Amino acid sequence: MKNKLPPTTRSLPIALIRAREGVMIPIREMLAETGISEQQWRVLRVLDEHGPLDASTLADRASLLFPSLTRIAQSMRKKGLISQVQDKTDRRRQVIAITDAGQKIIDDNVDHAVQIVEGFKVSIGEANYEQLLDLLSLLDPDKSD
Amino acid sequence: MKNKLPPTTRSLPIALIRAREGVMIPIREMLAETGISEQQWRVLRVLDEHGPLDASTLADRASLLFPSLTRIAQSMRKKGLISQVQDKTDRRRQVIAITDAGQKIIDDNVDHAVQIVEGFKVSIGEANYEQLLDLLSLLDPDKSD
DNA sequence: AAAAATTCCTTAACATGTTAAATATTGCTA
DNA sequence: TAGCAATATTTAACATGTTAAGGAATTTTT
Repeated sequence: MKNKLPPTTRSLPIALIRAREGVMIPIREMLAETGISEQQWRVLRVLDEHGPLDASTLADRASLLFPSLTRIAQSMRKKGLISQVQDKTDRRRQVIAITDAGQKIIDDNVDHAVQIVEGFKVSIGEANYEQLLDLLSLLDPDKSD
Repeated sequence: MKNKLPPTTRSLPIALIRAREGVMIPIREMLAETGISEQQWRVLRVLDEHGPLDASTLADRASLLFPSLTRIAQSMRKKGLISQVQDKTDRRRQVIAITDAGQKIIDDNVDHAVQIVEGFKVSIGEANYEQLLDLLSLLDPDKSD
C-alpha cells in the first residue's frame, strides 16, 4: 500500500523548497546589511530593470501576490525607497517608481549580488546553472505551460 | 552602470519561486478537497514514510522551520491527524506519529498524488524531470554543499 | 445615459516564514 | 551536588503567503 509515491527526498515541491533555501542563504546575508527584505529587493530590481510600472505588472514581475505587494509598497514608501502616484488617464492604476534612495541600494549592492551569482555558477557548474534555469522555466505557469 | 545582474526573468531565486507556483497548482487543487494545507500534507507524508519522529527530525524532513512545525502540529492534533507524546527517556523530546485519521488522508489521496507526479513527467519529459531533481539537490544546503 | 459587469487596488483574516527570546530538561564540570 | 552549558521545544513578534471580500474607477450592455 506504500511506496507508490516517490520518497520525500525525491519530491519536486520539497526539492524546490530546499534548493531555494540554499540559494537564499548568501542573498539573505547580503540583504541583512541593507535592512530590506528579499521581496523588497525584488521590487527594487524589477523597477530598476523596467522603469515605473503599475502595481499589477510589478507584482507579476516580482512574483508577489497582490495583497503582499500592497503591504510591501506601503512600507517601502515609508522608507522612501519607492514613489507611488495615481495614473492620470486611469485613476484605478497606481504607478510605482524607484526613488534615488532605492536606486542607491541597488547600486551599492550590485557588485555583491553579481559575486553571489558567480558563486553559484562555480559551485554547480555554468552549464548546469543555465540548464537548471531552462528546466525551471518549463514549470513556470506564466510561460508555455 | 546597469545590466551587471541577469534580468529578473533569468534570476535563480525568482525562477525557483515561479517553478514552485506551477508545481503547486495541481497539488493545491488536490489538497483543497481534503481540507489540509500543503505543509500538513508534507508532515503526513514524512510520518507515513519514516514512522514516529521527534519534532526536530520531522521539521527537518518536512522542510519546515521549527516554530512553523509547532503551530502546524497543534492544529493537526486538534484535527486528530497526528499524536504527540513526550519521549520517556528524554522528556525534552516530543514524539509525533500519524494517526489512523491522518493515514486515511494519505491513503485516500495517494493515487491522485501519483497521477500529478506522472503529469509533470509527461509535461516536461521524464529525463528532464529526473535531471531537474538532480540539479536541485546540488543547491540543497543539507547535502553535499 | 443608467445599470451591470469588469478591472485595479486595498483590506481583512488566518496560516506560514523568519528571527529572537523564553522555558524546560539534560549533560557536564568544578 | 550545585551550577553552568547545551539541547529540544515553545512562544512571541512581525513580515509575507494565501484566499476572500470590499471599494473605486472604467468599460460594456441595453
